[in-house]
Formats: sequence, C-alpha cells, structure tokens
Amino acid sequence: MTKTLSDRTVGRLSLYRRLLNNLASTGAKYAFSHDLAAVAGVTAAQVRRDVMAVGHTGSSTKGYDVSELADSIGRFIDGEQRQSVAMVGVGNLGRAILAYFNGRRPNLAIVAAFDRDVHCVNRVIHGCRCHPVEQLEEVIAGQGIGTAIIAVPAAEAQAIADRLVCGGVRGILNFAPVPLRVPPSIFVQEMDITTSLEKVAFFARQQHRQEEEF
Amino acid sequence: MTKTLSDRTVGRLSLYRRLLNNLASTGAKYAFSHDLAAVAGVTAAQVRRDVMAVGHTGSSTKGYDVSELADSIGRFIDGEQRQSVAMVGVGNLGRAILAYFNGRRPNLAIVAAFDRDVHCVNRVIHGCRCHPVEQLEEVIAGQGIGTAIIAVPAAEAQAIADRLVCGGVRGILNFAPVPLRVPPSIFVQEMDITTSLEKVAFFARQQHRQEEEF
DNA sequence: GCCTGTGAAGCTATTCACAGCT
DNA sequence: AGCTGTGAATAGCTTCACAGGC
Repeated sequence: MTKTLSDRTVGRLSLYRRLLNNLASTGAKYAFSHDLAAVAGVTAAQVRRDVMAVGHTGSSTKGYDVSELADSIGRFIDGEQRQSVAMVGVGNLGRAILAYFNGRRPNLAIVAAFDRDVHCVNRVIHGCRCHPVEQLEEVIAGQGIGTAIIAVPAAEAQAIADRLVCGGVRGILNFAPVPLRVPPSIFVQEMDITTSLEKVAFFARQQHRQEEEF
Repeated sequence: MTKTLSDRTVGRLSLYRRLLNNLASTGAKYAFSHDLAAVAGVTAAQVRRDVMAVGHTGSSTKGYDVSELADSIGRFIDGEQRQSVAMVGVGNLGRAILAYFNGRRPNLAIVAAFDRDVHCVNRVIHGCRCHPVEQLEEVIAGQGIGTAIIAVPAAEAQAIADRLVCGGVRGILNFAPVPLRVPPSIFVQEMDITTSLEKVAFFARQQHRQEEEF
C-alpha cells in the first residue's frame, strides 16, 4: 500500500510545507499551485503533481487551503509519532547543525550526540546530550533511533556508518566528503559541501566565459 | 565550443577527483572504471560516460592513469586561474565551513567573509578576513569574486542574493532554508539541511514500515 | 579475456495540454 | 475565466550491450 515516492518529490514536499507555514504566518488562507510554485522556484504543474502524491485535493476556485495542505504534507512526511535522530561528530559542523535544529521541528528531534573528544562527552550541547562514541550502538538501540547525521572526518565516516547500521539506523545524512557503502535498504543522503562548492564555482566560471563570447 | 555539462556530471567529476587523489596517496598508479565506480558508489558505465565528458581517454589494459585523470578533471573543473569565493554570514555554520575549507583546495579559496555582527567584523576568522556586510558589493567587485556562499538566516537570504548578483556573482551556494529567486543566468545550488534531514527521516520510517510488513 | 568508448535502449522526472469543475 | 487533476508527450539521465583494442 505504501506508495513509493521519489526522493525528489519528498524533498519538494518538505519545502512546500515550510513555505506554506510561511504563507500562513503572513495571513494567507488559500494559495494556488502557481503561487506555491513561484515561492518554491518550480512550475505549477510540478506542484500539482507533488500534491497529488500525498492524496490531497484542492479546490479549483480558491486553490489549496494553506494550513490544510501543510497538515496533509506533515502527516504524510512525518507520520504520527515523533522520530529521533542521532548526531555523530560534534565538531564545528555538528554543533552548527545542533544549534540550528534545537527544538525547531516538533516531530523530529536530535536526541543524542556522539563524539570521541573528552571535552564534548557527557555534556549537554545546544540541548543535546553528548555520549562517548563507544556507546553508539547501545544508545541508538536503547532510544530507538532510526535516523542519524554523520559529521565526522572523512576517514572515520565509513566505520561510523557501519556501526549505525548495526545499531538499527535506516537513514543517514552524510556530511563527510566520502560516499558511504551501506546495504541497499538503508537510505543515505550525501551532503557533500566540497562537491557542491566546486560545482557552483564551475558553473559560475562557465557563465562568465559565455558572457565574454558575445 | 563550451560543451554544456550537466549538474550531476560535474558533481560526480568533483567526487572522482577527490577519490583519485585518495587512491594516489595509497600508491595506486592505475584504476579501472569499476574500481572508481566502487568507491564512488556508481556504476562503471556511469564513470566512463562522465570521464568521456572531460575528453580524457584511458587505456583498455591498465584503465585510467590515476594522477593523469585527476589532473584532467582538475583542469576541466577548475580552469586555469584561481577562483575566489565569498562567505556571507559568519554564524555557526559559516564558521564551520570556513574552518573546513581553510587552505584545502589550491584553486578555490574563500577570500572574504561578511557579517553584520560587530564581533566578527574586521577580524580574521579561520584565515578569512571578515568585512561589514555594508561593503559587500564593493569588496566583491573589487576582488573579482564570482562565487558566494550564503549562510545567513532565511529572512535575509533573498536580499543578500540580490546584492551578490548586483556585485557580479554568478554562482551561489545557498544554505538558507528558502529557495532564492535570481536571474536564470545565475547558478544556484540549494543546500537545504532541513529538507535533507526530513527526507532521510521519511525514508528511514518508510523502510521501517516495509520491514514490519513481512 | 577483460578493458574502454559509445550508439541505442530503457527509465525517471518534468512539462504539456486539456477535460471537468466552479 | 481560471483553476485543479491527470493522461500523454517530452526531456534528461543512466544502463545495456557490443565493437574495437591490447
């Protein structure tokens, strides 16, 4: 029964929800597909397709009810119960993410952090308890954590990923600049900042060249 | 003449280069497409296609010469001269990225940072001079910066993007959780951590459900 | 025999375009 | 008149499969 939804679609739905909440806070009650498309930077047809996927249906006169659609998407993406996330690596980047996420989403919380460094361990950092990395499997299994963020140096990332999978994690957000090798049932989202920056620099240069040609 | 390369391909090439450098440092002299594919987490055919795009050609007996291919990719992605990058927003995330990038790539350097906060301004942070955000256009134009990273709160991101484009930036890496509206000639790479995490949590849950069904 | 380079096929994602509704 | 929901068309990306080389 679980309709398998594409990676891209889920990403956009998450974005739509946030944008709908923004709209709601400006007092907007209804939005047309092209309104949402404009703020999301996609086409109206894309929005309608994506909304179709969550089974929500709008009205042809007023468009989508902003808060209803946000709720539909929320139920669809978040599910009913709260999900717990672990953060592995509490360096600059790990801390930045903890600071940002601290109590932002009601259904998704980073509840445990792990680090090797004795300066972090057993302290509470941005509202999140930091455990020694030795206890990784134990804490993850104990708290029923299914999602993890890897923010450790490249050399350690694969070993951490293996241990996370052992502990029962099924989704990983990887900031380390190496691709992870995990069983196919595990979902990995690579967030490779180096690659992204090189890509942006490449296209910036490309664009520059093109302008010079005319 | 400039063959237009897809976003995806450029990203993978950047990754291949890094992996080739890793291989080189382990002493490997040659690598087959399937070797590179294995570490990159893609298929061998994909690697060959991507390598084709840079115009490099390997040998059918030994595969690709590791350092030659890395160089070819480097020339292709980086171009000949050094590219300068600006960082806008020196909060937790901006600082983390500065710390990470500090002198890592020879042809790509974050040379200027900007912030509103008087605690940052006119200091050198992780090797990067921090200017008051008022001087954004001036410094960017003056230093010929074509690429920028946005790491400011959502509410300020669009205004910063507009100013960057005015100043002559043609590529933006955006960490703010709102899509940017820029002219079509400007390349934007969205790095939306919230969306990515929600996506991972979604598929982790999905997987969980599937396992329960049997 | 096993490799690369590549045309062709296959697949996925996006957009078009229009029926149906209000 | 202008919207949504959606089959059909298109565009873009990846894999197949094999010719040609060592």
